Amino acid sequence: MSTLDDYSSQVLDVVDGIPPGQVMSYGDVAEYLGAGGPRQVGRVLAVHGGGAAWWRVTHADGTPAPGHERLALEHYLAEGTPLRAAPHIPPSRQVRVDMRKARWAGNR
DNA sequence: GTGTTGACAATCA
DNA sequence: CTGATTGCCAACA
Repeated sequence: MSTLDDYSSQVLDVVDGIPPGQVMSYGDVAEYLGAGGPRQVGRVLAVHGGGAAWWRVTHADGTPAPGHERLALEHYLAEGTPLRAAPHIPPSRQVRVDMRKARWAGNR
């Protein structure tokens, strides 16, 4: 059993608090917690993200995490996340979330 | 204790 | 829009 660190617990808690159709950037989560940095948030999701909605956490540009772009796209389409990506999947690239609408500021 | 790496971000060319 | 550079913070060798 993995003992969650306090910081990891907080990050996972915030990620779990993001409603469907909305997303937060790594830096936003870090700034929301007021601790660590975007890289630490990414590391936490890389280790403990297996039980959290990691696809709701993206880069500041709206680009999803590496290695899961396709899976993230599936979740975005399923949750109705405002996307600004190519209508075709084949390359499965250039997948970006419309942060202008999908950006979540915690309590809104 | 030092140096490198990383699921990042902002700025410049 | 893409690519390169710098800054930030923590983990890792």
